[in-house]
Amino acid sequence: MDILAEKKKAIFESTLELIKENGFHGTPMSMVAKKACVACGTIYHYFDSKDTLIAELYAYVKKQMADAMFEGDDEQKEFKDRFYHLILSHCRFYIKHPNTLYFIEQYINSPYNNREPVKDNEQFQHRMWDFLKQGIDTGVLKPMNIHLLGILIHSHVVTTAKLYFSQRVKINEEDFPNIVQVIWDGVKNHSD
Amino acid sequence: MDILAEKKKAIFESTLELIKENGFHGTPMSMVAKKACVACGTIYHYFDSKDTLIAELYAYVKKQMADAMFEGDDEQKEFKDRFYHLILSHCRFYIKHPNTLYFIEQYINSPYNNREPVKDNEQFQHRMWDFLKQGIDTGVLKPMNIHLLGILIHSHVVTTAKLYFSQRVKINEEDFPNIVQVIWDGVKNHSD
Amino acid sequence: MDILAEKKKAIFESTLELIKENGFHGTPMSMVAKKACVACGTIYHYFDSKDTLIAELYAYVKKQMADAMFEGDDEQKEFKDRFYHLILSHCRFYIKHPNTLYFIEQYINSPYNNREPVKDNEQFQHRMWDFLKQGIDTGVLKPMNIHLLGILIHSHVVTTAKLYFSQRVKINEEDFPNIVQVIWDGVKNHSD
Amino acid sequence: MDILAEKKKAIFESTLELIKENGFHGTPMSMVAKKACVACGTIYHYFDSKDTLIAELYAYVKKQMADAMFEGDDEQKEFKDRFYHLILSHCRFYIKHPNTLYFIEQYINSPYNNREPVKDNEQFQHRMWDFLKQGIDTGVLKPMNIHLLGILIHSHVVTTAKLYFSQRVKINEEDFPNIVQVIWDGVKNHSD
DNA sequence: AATGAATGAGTTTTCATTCAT
DNA sequence: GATGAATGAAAACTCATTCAT
Repeated sequence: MDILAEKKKAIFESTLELIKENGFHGTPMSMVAKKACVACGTIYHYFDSKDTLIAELYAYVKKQMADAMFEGDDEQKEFKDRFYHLILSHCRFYIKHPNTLYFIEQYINSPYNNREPVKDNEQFQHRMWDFLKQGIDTGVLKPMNIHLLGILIHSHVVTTAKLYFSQRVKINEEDFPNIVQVIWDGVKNHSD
Repeated sequence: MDILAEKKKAIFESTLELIKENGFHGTPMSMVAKKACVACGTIYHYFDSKDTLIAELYAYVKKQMADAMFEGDDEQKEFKDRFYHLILSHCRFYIKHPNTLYFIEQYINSPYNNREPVKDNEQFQHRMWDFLKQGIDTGVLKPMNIHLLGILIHSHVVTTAKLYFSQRVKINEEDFPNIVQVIWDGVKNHSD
Repeated sequence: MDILAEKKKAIFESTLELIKENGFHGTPMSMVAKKACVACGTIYHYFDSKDTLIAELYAYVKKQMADAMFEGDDEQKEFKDRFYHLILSHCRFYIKHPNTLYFIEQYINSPYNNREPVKDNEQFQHRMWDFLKQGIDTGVLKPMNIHLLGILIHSHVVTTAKLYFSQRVKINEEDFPNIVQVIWDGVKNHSD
Repeated sequence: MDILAEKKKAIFESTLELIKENGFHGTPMSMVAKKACVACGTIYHYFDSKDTLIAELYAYVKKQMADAMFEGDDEQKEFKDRFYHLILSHCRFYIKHPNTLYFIEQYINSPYNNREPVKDNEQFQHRMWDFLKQGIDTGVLKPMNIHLLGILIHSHVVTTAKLYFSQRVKINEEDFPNIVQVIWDGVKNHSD
């Protein structure tokens, strides 16, 4: 799985880009084939069906995201610093990979999402949950369900990244810390 | 526009429900027709195309949402109370209308979104922006771009409503105030 | 039949124009209705079906053409002069009524033509046949089947009129006598 | 272009025959597919749309016609003999290929004709024009615009071929020379 | 007589998938 | 493994015709 066949990777990347542009249903397999410079039938050597391709692509980008997110995380640092670092890394990942951002958003909100849960690569999430749990246990974060917390934070990140690309509200990377402060103030425990 | 032809309304409601279940492309016009108890061709009497139907449906639900949101808002009350009331109304609207929730989420993240902007009913947004501006001017909220603020808040609401229906994290209406507190603490001005 | 109801005439004229522009199948009944400023159903008061409308329209224009053609014909004149007069009248009729020209040409070459022969208004043709027979009997025209002769002559007229409207070969009314001379030289008896 | 894929040719021939029988709009793609023994989608492998299919079919038959017409033409022969030979070849081509005859006639008189001019294969026409020019230059033909002359002659041929198949006027191949004489007498220069 | 909303069979076209090469 | 022509079910959309008003 680590060393993907060149072809397979080409198919993934083509699909990612085309879906961002045209959506799932504006992206026929023939178009993927052409962009990936393979034959139609070749895609079916690697993937059972279009659904499978998309589900596997989801896992593929999820893994990439996880790898990027915790890079540079330093467990020695203060919690707040680590929090800011993680959030900003996450934002920057989406900004570097808009295809991934839009693909994931479409995927999550489509009926694909509930078809076959594809054994979500939970490693990434577990690491996040551990981090959040530590924040709660040490009294830095509000005492809440960590899954709920994780999702609220992620939603904040996605919204920020989407705004970065939107035409209506123009923000840039310098605005990020202020935006992160919103979620930080939101989740931190103010009682102390 | 207020008194929609019965047929048109039936088409809207059928589409809304079917799209929630099956997505845009899992919802052929023939299926909409059957559910709305009209002939295929009748839909095309009211809408030029499937795209048009969906775009108009978006405007239709947006308006319903706007109407519901500010109901019961009391300008005499304290800002924080009004904030909580608005957020909770918004959450409850989505919870009462899951079809609308999922439709909007799919729509926003689909290529439909950027096709024909359909003169977004901005009235609702303007009222929200005025409210937020007042919060900033009186020093209650962080001094930020109100559009950005509005979107962050809305994203928080949507995430909450989606969690309500999710299988993975089980929350219920009693948890809402805590969740609202996260966004309130996030946007409020802590400098005082 | 002589005094057509206004509505019926409006339907005829609208159909004629639309078919010239868009052809039979680019001209839906709804379009005819709109252009004639009547309701869809109204057309069906006057005509059983689209096929009937078109067949009756064909008879309608055929009659108009016959009426125009022999106008000004003077039986006292010499045969050649009458021939030139008839041909030129015919050409000018088509040039004044291009909608009719193109409608007839489409009709004749379409499968409509052989469906229900609509008791072709043969009066016009009989008068022509009589004229040609007289030409043959007096030795002015080649001794040929008069039906054949009639059709060859008519085809020449139609071709001339179509050329008048074509972009590729630009002719105008001054060229007509020369063109008529071609058919005259063709059908006249050179043996004398 | 010379060696057409078998499938493509089958589609062409099926379309030609069906359109003769039923006209453009009485000939759905599914019917073409069935007659050509291919799947519906296969047609769209070779042609972008029904319009394209028909436009390309027009070019296809035009080329066949051109190839047939000048076969056996002997430049050493006298002009009149060559003229008769060319006209008779043309007539016989249409009589051998009635599908082509009726298809062309429908095409020319339909709105298809003016859509996309499909780079008319003008080679055939140029050869004809050269021939006519020579006739004029040597004083055999009337001094007229050669394009006009060409069209008048072609119209005469088409009319003759259509009569051959008509029920109303019964002619056969023996009548052809007499009919050709009409157009020959029409176009020849009688001044000498 | 006139209307025009409603019908639904029929049309063009698309596209995930297969399979002979 | 790789190809891409071929498949055909299913989709969006059209339009002649009807019928309640």
